[in-house]
Amino acid sequence: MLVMQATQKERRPNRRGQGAQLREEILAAAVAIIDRDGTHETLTLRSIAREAGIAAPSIYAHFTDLDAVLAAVVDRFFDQLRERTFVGEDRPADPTVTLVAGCHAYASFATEYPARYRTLFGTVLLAKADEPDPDELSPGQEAFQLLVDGIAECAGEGRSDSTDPFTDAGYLWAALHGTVTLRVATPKFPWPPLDDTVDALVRRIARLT
Amino acid sequence: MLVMQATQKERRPNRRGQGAQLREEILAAAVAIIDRDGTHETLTLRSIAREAGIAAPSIYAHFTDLDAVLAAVVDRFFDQLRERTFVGEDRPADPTVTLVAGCHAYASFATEYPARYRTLFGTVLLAKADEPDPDELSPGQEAFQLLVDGIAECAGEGRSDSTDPFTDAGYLWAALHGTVTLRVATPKFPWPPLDDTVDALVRRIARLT
DNA sequence: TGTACATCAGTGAACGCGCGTTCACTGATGTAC
DNA sequence: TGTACATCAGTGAACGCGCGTTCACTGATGTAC
Repeated sequence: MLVMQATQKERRPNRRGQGAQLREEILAAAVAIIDRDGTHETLTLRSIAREAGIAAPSIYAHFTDLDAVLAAVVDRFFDQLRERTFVGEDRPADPTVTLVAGCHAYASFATEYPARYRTLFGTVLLAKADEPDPDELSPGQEAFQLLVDGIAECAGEGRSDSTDPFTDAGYLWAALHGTVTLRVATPKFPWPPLDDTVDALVRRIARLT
Repeated sequence: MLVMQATQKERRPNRRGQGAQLREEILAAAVAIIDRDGTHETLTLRSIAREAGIAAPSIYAHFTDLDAVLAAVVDRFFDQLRERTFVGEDRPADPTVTLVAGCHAYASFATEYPARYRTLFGTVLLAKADEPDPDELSPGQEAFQLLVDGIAECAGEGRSDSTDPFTDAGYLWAALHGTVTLRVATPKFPWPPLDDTVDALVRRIARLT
């Protein structure tokens, strides 16, 4: 009979006034589990507590329940995605380069962190009853606006034949989403290189010239 | 205190020799739960038994475990998808019509039965240890071959500029997959009509002329 | 400088629940004689 | 035609498990006097 040994190094309580630090450790533990499991669906309060090296009830001092932890994790993932796809002040002169680069950045985030991407867009998380924003759009639509603006700018400079940047951006978003998720779901399929796929999709769907 | 009343109509055991009928009822119960919950992830042996009006251990006479039930359900869903997208003998003269119709059929199955589609392609189900087919391709790739052939035929008749039907079919499959899954995941987003989206994607990605 | 005490950070034990799985069983039905 | 019995289809009780959640608690640390 093998006995599981808790080789956890003994955790000391935080200093007085520093109790809020545990909140951070809880979130980091949740992220670690999501990345390791490849999904957020197996996350439990007890698994988070084990990962963080604390007792399960300690989580209640910082989050009301598992959904609250998950909501904070989702916020964090959206920040990371935003950071990836953000285009700074000194953007290239060619708007097609900016657009294509943004699509590659989006796809690379989803490919490097498939579980995080899945947490954001894999299921309808928003259906909780206490949803406070009836018409506020998802934070992911900030990234979407980058697509719309990118296509519109290309069209404005004659680099795209798009006559409806918003609609074409929707098509493109869906196509990129499908590319990164279907690759994960069907790992045996002989997919062509991701970069080639993203290039082809953005050029054809955004009708670049 | 409200007490749950089991209003189940009393189920009689099947006749002698008809025991195999329960297998069918178990599968039907599993499908009903998947459709109702919108996912297969919440499926349990006990929930199936409740839905079917039997005791949980009765399932073991027909399936070794929950994964075996799920595998049978997946087979069934693949059959349904195949039936939807199958093109009969009397196909239209115009190959672009056939190709576009196949894409619409695929998207309509996924839209009408989002949970079933999700069960097929939403997660990597194939990672079970006892996988008997090391190189056999997924049944979904039968449908994929229809895409490849469709694009190739269009290209052969000068109706498509595709120079690599296999690769373009991969792009198109991913784009269709993304369209149907992202719509479900972001129900608040103002998506354009599904038919328009499918039309635009197949025409642009398969480079129809 | 010493000491009593409030407060903070976190724990251990316990609960009820639904789960998968096992086991011995029950009751109806067909069959041999 | 009757009856003993094998077999089939399915059940009820029980188990150990991990879960969320509650509760009273502990032990260290800072502060008032």
